Parts: sequence; C-alpha cells; structure tokens
Amino acid sequence: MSVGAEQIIAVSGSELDSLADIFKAIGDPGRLKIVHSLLARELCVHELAQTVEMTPSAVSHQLRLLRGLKLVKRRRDGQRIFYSLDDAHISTLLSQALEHVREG
Amino acid sequence: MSVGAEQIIAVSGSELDSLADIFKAIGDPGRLKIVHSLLARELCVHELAQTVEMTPSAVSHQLRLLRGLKLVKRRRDGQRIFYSLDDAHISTLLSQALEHVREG
DNA sequence: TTAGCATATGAATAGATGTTCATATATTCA
DNA sequence: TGAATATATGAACATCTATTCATATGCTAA
Repeated sequence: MSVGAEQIIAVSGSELDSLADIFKAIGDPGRLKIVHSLLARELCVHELAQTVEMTPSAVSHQLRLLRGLKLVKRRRDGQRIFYSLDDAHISTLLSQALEHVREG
Repeated sequence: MSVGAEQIIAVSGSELDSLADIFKAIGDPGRLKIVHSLLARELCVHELAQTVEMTPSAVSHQLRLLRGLKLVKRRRDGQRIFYSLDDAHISTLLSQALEHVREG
C-alpha cells in the first residue's frame, strides 16, 4: 500500500496539520517510549508506568492524548485497562525513522 | 532496506531519544510545511518563506533546527542558499503517516 | 568601496506543554 | 457495604518553544 512521491506532494493543509499532530505526539520522549513499549504487546497503565519510568498519572495523561489521535486503543479487563496500538502504520513509521537514525 | 518488527523492538534509550527529536522536528506545522515543500524540489529561503507563509527570519530559524538534525542540507548559489532534503527516508515517513491520516 | 539583496542570529516575549498533586471514578473482593 | 486497587482528571506550575524585531553577515554588481 505504499504511495509514490507524486502523491505525497498533493497534501492538503488540513492533512498536513493532522500529520503534524501525529508526529508531535510521538515526538515526545515519554509518549514515544509508550508507543514503543506497545509494539511488543498490549500493556496496562501500571505496567506501562513501570516500563517507561513515569508515574501512572503522567502515563494516563499521555495515553489520553494518544487515544485522541487514534494511535492507541484500550480494552478493560477487570480493574485494569490494557492499551495497544490502534494503527498498523506506526511500527512502519518507527522502522523508517530508525533507519535514518542508524544511518546518520 | 526495511526491518521487521522484531528489530524495531530492540531500540536503545538514546536511539529512542534521537527518534523523538526527529518526530518532534516534523511535528511542528511550520517545519512540516517546509519539509513537505522540499519534497518537490530544492528551494531558497525566500521561496520557502512565501510557500509556507512565514517570514524569512522564522524560516531561517527553523531551517537551522532541521539542519542540525540532518534533515535538510544547503548549497549556496550566489546570494541565495538553496535547501533540500538530506534524508531519503523522510518522504517514506510522510507517506506512511499520510496513510494513517487518510484511513482514519 | 558602496548599495542592495538574501540569509543568519541573538534577545525578548507570548503561548504551548509535560509533570505533579489532589481528587474522583470504577472494579473487585471480603 | 467497605476497603483496596487501578485508572482518570482538573488545576497549577515550571519549562520549553516558535515567532518577532533588530541587527549582523555574506554575496553581487556598480
């Protein structure tokens, strides 16, 4: 499903703004760690907090933002709420960016 | 040159920070417009300023940041300095993110 | 050299943002 | 019901950041 450069150029202003929102979201170290942690498997808030070394409150705040952008989704299991990636493209995004970093 | 999800998971903390820097860079609407404009062809500061509707000074400030991250490069031609993308992955990054936006 | 254009840069400021803290909501189990 | 655990949320605060303005630098052509 990849697109050519020609199509990339034809992007509306609002689409660019939406893109910026997504990039800004994973442009924060804490949120990027969260998303990165969810690449492996779904995690509850408590587990995420330990993994990324943030307070549950801070994680919850950031998850709310990520959820608003449809980057993560959640499901309840008893008292816990498990979060997972809501977007198949995210892992591809990360891999592409990773190539840049590792080549640079 | 694509990598699988397994390798994406094995990312060091500093690599994640570098990734966050890149995403944060193109997470700003102004800078994203700049990068997007450079997808088509190299542009001088003056042209960029008109294209993205920012002052030459503001554009220059942002180009400095993008250049520090090796996302754009420049070449002088007389009085003008032409900027272009310094990273083949950027267009792929944009296309992947664009798919998310358009599917969502 | 001087004038003029293009770009860069430093300082200042206004606005955005991530975290913390206190509190609220929700679920489970005794 | 009540206690304990998990998550969410609002307000406040400190930090970060993008732009503006003034000024400096660099190049070209008289």
